[in-house]
Amino acid sequence: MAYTVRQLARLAGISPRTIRYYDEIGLLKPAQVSAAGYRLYGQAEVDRLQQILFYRELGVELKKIKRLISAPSFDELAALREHRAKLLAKRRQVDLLIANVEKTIALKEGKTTMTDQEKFEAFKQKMIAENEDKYGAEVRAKYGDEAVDRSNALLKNMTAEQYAEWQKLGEEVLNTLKAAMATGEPAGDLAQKTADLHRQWLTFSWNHYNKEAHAGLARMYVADSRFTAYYDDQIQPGAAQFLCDAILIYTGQQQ
Amino acid sequence: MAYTVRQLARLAGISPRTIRYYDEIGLLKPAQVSAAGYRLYGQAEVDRLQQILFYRELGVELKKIKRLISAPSFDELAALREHRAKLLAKRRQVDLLIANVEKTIALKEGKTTMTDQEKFEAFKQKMIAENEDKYGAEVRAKYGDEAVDRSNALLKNMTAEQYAEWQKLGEEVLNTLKAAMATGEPAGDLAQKTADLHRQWLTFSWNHYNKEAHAGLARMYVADSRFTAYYDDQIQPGAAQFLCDAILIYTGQQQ
DNA sequence: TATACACCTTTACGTTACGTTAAGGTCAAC
DNA sequence: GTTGACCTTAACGTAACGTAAAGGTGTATA
Repeated sequence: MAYTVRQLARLAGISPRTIRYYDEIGLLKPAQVSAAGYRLYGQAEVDRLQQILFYRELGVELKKIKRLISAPSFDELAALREHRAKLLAKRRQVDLLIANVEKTIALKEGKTTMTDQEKFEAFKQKMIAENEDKYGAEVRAKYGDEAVDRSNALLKNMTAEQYAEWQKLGEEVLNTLKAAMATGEPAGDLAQKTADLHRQWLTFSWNHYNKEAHAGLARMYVADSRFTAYYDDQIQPGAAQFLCDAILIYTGQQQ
Repeated sequence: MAYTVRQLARLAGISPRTIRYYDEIGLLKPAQVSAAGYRLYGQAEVDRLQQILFYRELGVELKKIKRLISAPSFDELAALREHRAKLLAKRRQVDLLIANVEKTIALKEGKTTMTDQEKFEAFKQKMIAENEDKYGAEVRAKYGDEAVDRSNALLKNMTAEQYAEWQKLGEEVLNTLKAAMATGEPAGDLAQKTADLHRQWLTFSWNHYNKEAHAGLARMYVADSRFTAYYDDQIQPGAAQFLCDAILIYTGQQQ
């Protein structure tokens, strides 16, 4: 069946305006245009729209969606499998929120206590390093207990002031890393300052710091795609690698 | 602990700009302002922000959030319980999407077939009436099998053209209902046309229509809060009641 | 004591993904 | 042959911020 704008919109549960907008930005072009100028969509467009909506559901910007699915290397099946993984992650996130709201209910009923930091924990999609209660076992098995002995207890045992300081340090690491990357020199002052800030940041959650473990974590940043994705996304592609290099130099552990 | 803008932002995992914006629109005002003009937030504001983020997570507009939590009748505990219910619904929605992506994967692997309407089914947050595969048992127990014998099979057995026609009718019901409500007369021409369109729409999924069942469904629209919420939200408050009245007159079943 | 430097402020314009008229052409149906 | 539901482009409006710009604040350090 060939769909007009409104028919396609109804099929997908979106507005006609959205369909036209997607044409305007070149995200979804009609299969053909009738003599009267009517947009007409076919099977390929229906499937493409479904892909688009999966990406949109997962919060991807339209510009990025366009880049992704227009790439000649775009693999529909692989994309669907990634959607699946992302949706599973999203469900875990919703589960966290449910746990959080339940704990907050208990708090309001006077049945428990909650620190300020706990109240917002589930809203943040955190870096894996701060999520070890969920990934801990996995990471532990891979990299040993040494580097992963911090956990949820951290949130409960830190005072609000300590937590604020910790968060601030985390932000500074990112800011300094960004500036350092602009220089392009992992051995430069800024990059070494980044590594030092990173050490200070770690010290909050590690009960004993040593250079070997620090360097080990740095290597993990490039080895584990979830870490890499986090830094590359927050800063720019290559950020995880750059940080790793800087830390290896800082700890004198580069071979 | 008293938080500055940036500290509160870090605590909640949002940007300082967002905090200031919430002040600007009167959604979250600081507990006090220092001599130098610095915003300072206390415990009550932290808790209010948590509530705000729960609503935001569920897609509620900031303007509406403000109305809700600023109302003198606002019950924090009741709101939290509603968040819980909505989050559970959201998880069901994500589950639907996961099922959909898995079926689509199977489709691309040539292991199954899928109609166009099935491809987008999970993206729509539908009215309960179209969701009977999930609520069916419940509604069935409450209102009998008579009115609820349509199901998922409908999507698979309708041709794309039939489905398009059905969707169109559904839209027309809403449009006509909107216009009819402006007249305020459930017995008027427009309202009766709405009831007739509603009958046609039903006929697509009911294998045998009769006035009694139609009137019964109309009564359910005001009895079941999920139906009421759907129509009241799509049109305006009172829409479900108005539609019910019109249908009762149309079917001659009003007492 | 000066000077970094990270913070704070307001003002104001930019952005994304559409919603919403407005003004006019198209097409199947009664 | 005229509704009435559709289609078109154009253009302005909106929500929820992001992003400088220009200037004041607070404190740690050289």
